[in-house]
Formats: sequence, C-alpha cells, structure tokens
Amino acid sequence: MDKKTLYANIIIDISHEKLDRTFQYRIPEKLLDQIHPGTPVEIPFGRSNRKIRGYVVEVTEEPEFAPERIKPVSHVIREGIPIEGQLIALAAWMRENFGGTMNQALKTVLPVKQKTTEKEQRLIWLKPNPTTAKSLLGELQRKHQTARARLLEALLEQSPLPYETVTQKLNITASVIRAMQERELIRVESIRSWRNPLDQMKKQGTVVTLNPAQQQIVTGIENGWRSGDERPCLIHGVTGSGKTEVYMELIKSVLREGKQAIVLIPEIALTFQTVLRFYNHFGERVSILNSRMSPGERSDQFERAKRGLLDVMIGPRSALFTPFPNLGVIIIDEEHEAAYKSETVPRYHARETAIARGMLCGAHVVLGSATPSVESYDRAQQGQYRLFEMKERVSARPLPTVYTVDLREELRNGNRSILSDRLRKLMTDRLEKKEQIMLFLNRRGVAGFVSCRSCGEVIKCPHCDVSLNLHNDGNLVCHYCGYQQPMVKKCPSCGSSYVGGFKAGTQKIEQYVRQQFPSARVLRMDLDTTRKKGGYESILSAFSNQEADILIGTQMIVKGHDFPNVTLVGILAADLSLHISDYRAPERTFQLLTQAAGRAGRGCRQGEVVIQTYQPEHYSIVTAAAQDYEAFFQQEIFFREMLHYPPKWHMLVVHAASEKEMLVKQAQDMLKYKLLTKMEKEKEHLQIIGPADAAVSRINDIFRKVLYVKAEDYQLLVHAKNMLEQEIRKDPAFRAVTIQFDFDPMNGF
DNA sequence: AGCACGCCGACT
DNA sequence: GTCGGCGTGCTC
Repeated sequence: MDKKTLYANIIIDISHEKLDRTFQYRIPEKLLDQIHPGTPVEIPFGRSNRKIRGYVVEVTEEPEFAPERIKPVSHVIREGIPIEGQLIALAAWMRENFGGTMNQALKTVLPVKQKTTEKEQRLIWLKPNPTTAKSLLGELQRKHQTARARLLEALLEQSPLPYETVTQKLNITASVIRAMQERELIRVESIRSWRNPLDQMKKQGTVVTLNPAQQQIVTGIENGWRSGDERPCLIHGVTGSGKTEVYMELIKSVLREGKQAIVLIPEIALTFQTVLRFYNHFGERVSILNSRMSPGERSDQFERAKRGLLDVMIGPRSALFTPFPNLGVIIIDEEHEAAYKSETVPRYHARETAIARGMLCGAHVVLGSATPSVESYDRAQQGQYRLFEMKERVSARPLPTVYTVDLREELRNGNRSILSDRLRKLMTDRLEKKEQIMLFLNRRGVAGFVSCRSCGEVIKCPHCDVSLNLHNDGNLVCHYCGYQQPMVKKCPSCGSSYVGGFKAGTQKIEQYVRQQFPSARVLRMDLDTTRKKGGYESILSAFSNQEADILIGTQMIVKGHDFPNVTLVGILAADLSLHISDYRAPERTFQLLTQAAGRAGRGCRQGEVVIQTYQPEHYSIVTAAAQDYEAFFQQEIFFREMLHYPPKWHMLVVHAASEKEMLVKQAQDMLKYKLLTKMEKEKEHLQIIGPADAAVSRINDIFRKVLYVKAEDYQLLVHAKNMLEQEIRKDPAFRAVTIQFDFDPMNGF
C-alpha cells in the first residue's frame, strides 16, 4: 500500500476570535509517527511565514484546501506538553470513544474564548508629563500623524483610557498603539480582576480529625499511590460514613506535592454546606463551577486555575476540564449518578473521561458512593479498581430500621389509600414527638407502564424483559425492539381485572396528607414548586429550620441533604421506578431506596423507614430494605451477564432523527445493512436490535428511531461507530438526518 | 495577533 | 517621485 500524505488540523496558540479555528498543514514523512491530537508543533504562518506555536487537533487524509497551498509542519515542540495539549488529546479520546466530531469534542473540553469581558481591563496611560505631551502633540499635528495626535489629545484630557475605548471610539489600530508604546509615549497596563463565586464566604477554620475507619482508608489509598499503583480507587461507604473527610485528606496530600485537585459532584449536591466545608479547609484556593454561572464567570475560574491561583475545583461534570497545570487527583463523589453522563454530543461519561485524563497527566482517580454503579463495583471485583469499604456511620450512629409494607395486602384489607397503616401510625407518632417526616415518591421516568394492582405483576416485553408502555392508541409497545400487543383487559398472571397505570403525583399526595393530618405543616418539593428562582433552596432551608413537619417530594429530596431532625422516611411506591423501560431500572431503584432510607436518623435519634410496594419480593426492594449492597450487586450482575447488558456487555445506541419519517427509517435500515455487510468478520460478535421507535418517537414533528448494537468488546463497538461515521460522511443520503451515537446509555431510551 | 499591501498626503 | 503613517484583509 502506498503511503498517503497526511494532514494535520492545527489550532493556533493565540487568543483571538478570528483565529479560533483550525488551519491545515502537511505532515512531513519523518514526523508522521510523532504527530497526534494534542501535540504542540511549530508552523510557518501568514505571508511572512513567521514561526508560531500550534496544537494538532486532528490528523486526516483529506486535504480541505488546494494541496499546493498547504505548508508543512516545521517541527514538533518537545519540552513538555502544556495543559492545552493535554486537553486536546483528551478531546480526541472522547471523540473516538463516544462519537461526534472533533469540533464538538473541543468545544466541550476547551471553554469558548470569551471576548474581553468587563472584568478584564487594559488601560492606556500617558507616559510623559502634560507639558512635554502638549509640545509633542503640536509636533504630531504638524506632521499630520492624525491617529497618534488623536490618541495623545484624548489622553491629555483623560488618562488612563480603556483600551477598548481607544480602539473603537477613537478608531486607533493596534499597530499605532504598538508604535507609540515603543516610542515611550504611552504605557499599556492590563489589570485582571477575577469574579470569585466564593467571595462572601467566611472561613471558620475547623480542624478535621479522621476516625480510625477514615484514616485507614486514607492510608490504604496513599500507600497504593506511593507504590505506583495507578488503578482508580472506589470507596464504597454507607451514607453518613464520612467520605468527604477522606476526600479532603487525600486532596491535602496531593497539594503537599504541589499538585491540584478536581472534585466532581452531582450539581444537585453542590450545596452551600458542601462548599463551605472545602472552603474552610482550602480557603481562597478553592473555586466552584455551577450551571447558574455566566460564561464569563466560568471562564474566569478556568483562567484562575490555569494561572496557578487555585488548587481545588469543585463542580459538576464540566469541572473535569479545569486546566490545572499539574493535576494530582480527580475525585468523583456519588459516582453512580446518571448526571455524569452527558446528554449532548459527545455523550461522554465523566467517570471514564476522568480515568482517561488521569492517564494522560498522571493524576489519580478516586470514586466514591454509598451505592456504587454496577459498572464500577464489577471492575473493583475484577481488580481493575482498588476497593475500599466504609460500613459504619461516623460516631457509630446506627443505620435506620426499615419496614417493608406489601400494598397488595393493604388492598386486601380494604385500605386503598396512599398511606399504609404502618406509615400512618408512625407519622402520627412523629408529629406528636415534633420530629420531622419525609415522604418520597420516586416517579421520574415513569411513562405509562401497566401493572396489576392485585398481584403486582407488570406487563413486560416477551423479548426484552423491560416493561411495555401504554400508548395513546391503546397498544402496549416495547421501546427496545418495537414489539406491540393490544392492551390487556385482565392480569395475565392472576386474572384480576384491576390492571392499569399508576397515576398519583406529589400534588395528589400533598392534598391527601393535609386532609389526613390537618394540623401538620406540609411542604411539597417537585418540578412545579422549584421552578421559581431559588425555590429549591428556600424549600430546603424552610424544612431545615423546622418550619414544616412533613416534606413531600420526588428524587430531589433524597440527594445529599442532612436534616438531623428527620426520623421517619416513607417511600410511597417503591416499585414505581422499577418499570422504566431501561435495563438500569433495578439499579436505579436500589440506589433511590438506599438514599431515601439514608435520610432517616442523621441526628442523634434512631431513624425508621417504611417502604411501601406492590412487589416486596423483588430483589431491588428486598436488598435495599436489608441495606445489603453486596447481595443486590450479586443478583444484578447475574442478570446483566445473562441478558448481555453493561457492564458485562456493551451497548451502542444509534439515534436517528429527521422531520421526514421515511428518511429516518431508510437511514436506520441503511446503517443496519452497513453493519451487517461491512463487519462481515466481526458480525458474530455483534447483536443488532431494531431499528425501533425511540421512547418519545416524535418531538416537535421530528421523528426519531433507534438502533441498538451490543457486543462484549467495547472496542468492537467503537470500531462499528467509526465505520458508520465514515459511511455517514460519504453518503449524501444522510444529510437530512441527524445521527448521534450513545455508548452504554444511562437515561432510558 | 501580526504582518504585508495599497492608499494617501507631505516633503525634497 | 519617494517616504512614512494608516486602514484593511488574510493567515492553511
């Protein structure tokens, strides 16, 4: 095979919007094996071929330009890969492993260059004293050097002047400013003031002492690091076991080596208390990111990190790309959270990406959770991660007592209400004792599954083992394979005609609770009540200040908030989240129940938890009630293996969307055909399912279909994706269809 | 950003 | 004619 000429797309190391794109250069043969995405190179640029630095972003065979006009790369810059190069290399890794274009990956990793924000100010000062300046002005006017005279005159009036005023209002170009600087007529000074999200915080300087269990874990992890063990560490610690102190201790030891730390947390857990704990420890050298910050504010934080003004960055998924020059550790708290998977292209998983970044720059990765993802725990079992267990709550607070209530039995006993007898009695008791209660309804993602109220049986797809969804046309549909059947009239298991969907929402529950306990003060927290700005915080702080006795809510009430006075948690319909049409439903359910249960008894009093369910025998519920993660995991991994789901197998979802339904169908059929023909050899290791309608098959008149490809080997799916991406680029038939890839999806389909 | 190019008025 | 300043447009 003859050697093709390769080209490198390169971004220039200059911060100016006009140059914020790639330029293409030829790769000389002798540099071929040294040039990869992220490599810093020197290139000739512009008419004068002045030598400048750039970063390789992509290597391609396709010249996007008349080949004779493409200049060659001069050479590779050797001395250390700076942070930009690392992040570009990371972007390339993300593109390869999660799909999309290099541009999309770069936009995710490198924050868009901000135009000079209000906070960045360059000032121009008059250098000579006014008398000399005046005589100079006369001279300039005599020589008709209009631009210089204009600037000098303005400066005599007022000095300093902002750079922008000078260039825009006075219409002075940069070349004039440079020339005047050289002749010592003016002085340009840039002041950078940073917006600091933690400005008003007051440091309290607490001293944290670790208990023996925490200290043991810190020592264990550090010993591994010292002996060169580069495997990620997974800390499995029950709620309340004090993982945060362990993180802080690990961060301290990394800082002692002059390195920096990133702490990822789900956005919803980024509370004032959490941040304050870190701030008390690390003071001014901590910053945070969150979704409410303006682009300018965010890029300020990145800029501070890059300039060595910060040591610790706390934030959601995107904080992973903080440009620390010498990153030492990445900590991912609540590593099982679905929020770590991006919903936009590239659909990367922060956990995998963190591990990739760790490899690139030699940083350690620490994962922590009370309910580790099945993926992570499996890897720990396989020895790919080091596993650390924290089984006790701090200061030996007992775990709550958990009762499971069978709602079918309640129905037989004539109780059709939302509250079981046991929960009602316990609620009355707590209201008398002036202790607080949380009622939890895990109903997110519940889209019309059908179950028997009498025996608990859920109508499932005979091919996919996920629940069927009731569509408006009266049919039951499987969102994995497209299987359809008419709505059942009777329960196929027990013959009862009491079958249907579960409809109760938080509003209805609130009404009922108010009616049952007229003297209780009730708060409700769901999408409706938190939509208003600050609604979320105000409800939480009201409950925290004991302005209410009962808090009713969805998912969002169970994530990481400590209410010491809560001693009773009621989970109203635990099996609701079991029936999302998603293979992760049992895992999600176990996690939610465990988290909800963990809310009870965080203070000094023992807590109690009531789990109401139609399926008390389901392993997710049994193991959650027993607070036995290990048992849940064993059961779950067995099913995953048997049904070829992640982490034992891997899954590539191909989404196609278009305004024309025909085109979507054609595109998916074509992609399936390509998979079958272009991967002849590997075909037997692939399972191709679909195409089928997406869970929401039509949004705003855009039709959507999905195709599933499963394989035991992740790399085989990457290969399949690369092949399909190439076909999509080649064939104009795909122009009118949007195709996206999603590996090991997290959020239903 | 930084450079060349071309236009324009001023000076010899 | 030529010189230097100034604005414009382009950079693979």
